[in-house]
Amino acid sequence: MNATETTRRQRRKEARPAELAAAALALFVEKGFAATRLDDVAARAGVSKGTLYLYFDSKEALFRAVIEESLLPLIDAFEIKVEALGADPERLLRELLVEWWERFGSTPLGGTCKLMISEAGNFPEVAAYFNDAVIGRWSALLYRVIEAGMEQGVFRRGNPEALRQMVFYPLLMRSVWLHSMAGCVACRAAPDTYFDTYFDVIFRGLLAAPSQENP
Amino acid sequence: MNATETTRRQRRKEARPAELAAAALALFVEKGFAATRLDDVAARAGVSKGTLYLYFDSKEALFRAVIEESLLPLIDAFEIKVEALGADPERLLRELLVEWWERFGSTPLGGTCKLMISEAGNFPEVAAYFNDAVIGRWSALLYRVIEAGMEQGVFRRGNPEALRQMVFYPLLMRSVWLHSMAGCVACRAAPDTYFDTYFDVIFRGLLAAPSQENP
Amino acid sequence: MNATETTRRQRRKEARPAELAAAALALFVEKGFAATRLDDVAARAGVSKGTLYLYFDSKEALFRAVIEESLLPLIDAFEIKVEALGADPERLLRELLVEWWERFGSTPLGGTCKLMISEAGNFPEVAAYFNDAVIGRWSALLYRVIEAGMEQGVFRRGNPEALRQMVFYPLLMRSVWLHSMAGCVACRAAPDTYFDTYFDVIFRGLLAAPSQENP
Amino acid sequence: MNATETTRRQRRKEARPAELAAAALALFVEKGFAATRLDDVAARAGVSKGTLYLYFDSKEALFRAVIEESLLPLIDAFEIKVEALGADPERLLRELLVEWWERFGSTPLGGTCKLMISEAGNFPEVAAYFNDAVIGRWSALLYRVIEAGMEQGVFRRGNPEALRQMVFYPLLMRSVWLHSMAGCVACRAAPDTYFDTYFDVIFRGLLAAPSQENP
DNA sequence: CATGAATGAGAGTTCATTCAT
DNA sequence: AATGAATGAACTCTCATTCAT
Repeated sequence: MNATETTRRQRRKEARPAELAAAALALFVEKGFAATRLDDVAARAGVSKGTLYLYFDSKEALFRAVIEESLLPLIDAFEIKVEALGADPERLLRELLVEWWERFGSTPLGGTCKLMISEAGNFPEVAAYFNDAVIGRWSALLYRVIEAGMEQGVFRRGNPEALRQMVFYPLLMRSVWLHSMAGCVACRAAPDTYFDTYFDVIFRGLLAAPSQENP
Repeated sequence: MNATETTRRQRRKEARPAELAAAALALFVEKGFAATRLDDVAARAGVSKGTLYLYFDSKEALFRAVIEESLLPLIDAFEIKVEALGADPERLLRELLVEWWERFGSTPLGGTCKLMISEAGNFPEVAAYFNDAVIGRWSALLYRVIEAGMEQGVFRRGNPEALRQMVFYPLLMRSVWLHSMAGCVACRAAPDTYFDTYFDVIFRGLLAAPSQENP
Repeated sequence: MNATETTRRQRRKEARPAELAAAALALFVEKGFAATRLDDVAARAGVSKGTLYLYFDSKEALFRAVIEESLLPLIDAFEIKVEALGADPERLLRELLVEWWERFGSTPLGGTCKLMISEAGNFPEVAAYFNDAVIGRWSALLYRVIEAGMEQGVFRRGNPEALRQMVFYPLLMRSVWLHSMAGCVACRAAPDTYFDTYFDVIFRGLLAAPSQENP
Repeated sequence: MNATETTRRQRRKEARPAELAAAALALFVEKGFAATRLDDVAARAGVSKGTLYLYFDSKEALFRAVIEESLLPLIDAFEIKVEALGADPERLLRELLVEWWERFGSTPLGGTCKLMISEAGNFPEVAAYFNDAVIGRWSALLYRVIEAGMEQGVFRRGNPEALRQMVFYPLLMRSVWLHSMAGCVACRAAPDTYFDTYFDVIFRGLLAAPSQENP
């Protein structure tokens, strides 16, 4: 056994939990927690059923890990981004939302939202954690940007929480939809111009009026 | 056997399926299909386990019944309403959305959306049915109103499908949220003024901009 | 309500248990005791399930009744016949066997044998009863005829019990077969000449040899 | 993992299906298919209920396996024997019948006939298979020997199918009886000399007459 | 008498979890 | 570290039995 083999094996070993979690996430999103069999998770990850128990204490622990470990790094990245971008609220908001969609909502990770919505009733503590640690932090980012926009007179005044939902829900719903119905039903295809329309409507609704008064 | 006796028994027998379906809907929404035990459905409906099988062939048949039989009357009502209201697109759209929320999205029936999103992967045919018979028809209504508004020059021009999603998703997501996280987590309370903000943003984004006529 | 109606109804009422038992026998023979549902018995008899319990205490009681009440009259008839026929053992044996086949083995009642063979393990007491009251008495008849034949020098000497089985089993097996495999499988059709061959072989094997010396 | 370990586990795993099938056969014969609980099968085989499902898909699959996999090797052996024995039809027939009794009819495997007779109505396809693959092939053997005997002038002429039944049914019935009533009822003991009488009667009935002409 | 809606104990089946290898 | 045979608790579904009508 030479160094290379050791290394490869080592790398494999360290990557295992993440591989298993990825397999589990995909199946949890597709079928839900209760309807997902650990046999299938193991098969998808290419290991035997027993191996799962070397890395996770139980099916529920696997679920928690899937939720907890996948999302925090992402949020961290977003928070850093907000710090970095600074000034222009409109541009910042636009970039945040686009990035959320491209790096999260439209990717396999985005299934986490659909999963959490489905399983909230069965795992209240996990839901509470998700609500605080993920949703809360992400919402706070949006919230801050919106408030900043208001203060600068760029966004019209209004209840920032309601505005946050108005801004984010069309995107979130789209992601949820993508990870549930769209996978098994040939739905009305969403148009390519969705984002144009989205930002158009949102910003028209959001921006303070003055710019329109004096063309 | 007098009339009263007949009536009492008869009424019970005829009401049973709806009672059972209501109990099942509540639990399916809360826990999901797989995690809901028929014992619990029966207990919630105040009958024994075996009674369920007098009215539904299997757990899956119960699920289908819950989805299929609950929604169509509602859609019918909406379609009739659209015929009746006629003229003003803005007012019609506003009334449709408010009514959707009050008579469906915010009621136990609204849980159907959350349920269907959760279970689409496990019941593709039911999902397809739901997509066609419920979502399709409801979307078509919105679609028609939006198009009518455009033709009359009341709404600005744009991709009507994208606009439909923009208009409906904030409401749908709110309903889904209400039936999942909100039930078990003390979320950031949605403000009372949500609807004001919602319509304000939507219509500002949607309406043709008279003020912009003189650039 | 006139006399006629009373009578008809009366007759119906008295005939009920026999009708129910006949329906039960047919299904017990076809499916076995455990696999027969009382719903089906009731349906076949044209009554509701509850009605069965007006006449029989339980499914097992129905089974006992089917076995016990159907056969004794038949055996009585055979015993009387033997008394009446008297003399010629060969002719008497032949007539007994033909009659057994025609009035029992080939009729629905003959299914009782197949049924009892199938269920002996589950109802030892019923089996014991059947063994004593039905098989025992019937065998005793054959036994007596065979012994009489031996004493008169018409039948060759030998163990009468073994001879009785040799004589009766081909017929009994045929009846059992008829009520099991033959009902669902296109078996090799038994030839029309079965009885000719049967008696031919049996009596050649049974009869004392001298008669064959001068054909 | 050394050879011994592999062997012990391996042997167990390979032997399991046969052990389970043997346990199932015994209980199916005793109680019938429907009245046999898988708990009892598992207990008799010394395993837990779930283990059955590692080897058989369902109770019905277990039933099929019990019927199908147990008998064919036996029939093969008989067919080979017939090829090997060749010449003397009387001796061949006698040996075939004795061997059938000793290696099948009187052993636990012989219960298969009683079982199949009991369950034919519930499993028509299995009955058809049994009729073709087991009964058919076995009957064909007897048939061939009987016809050969006739052609050689050793057996008297007659319908060979009827003769086959006459020859085989006393033995088959005895086996069926042994596996049903005899197990739970103290029947009239069959005499030790049954086989003597059996062959005596059969062959006297079967053989061409000449030897009896000069007593 | 007759009905059939309702019951609930019991059987078949699944699957998370364990542990000898 | 990895396996997969074995387990048994828990679930769906059935059906003999009861009883209000």
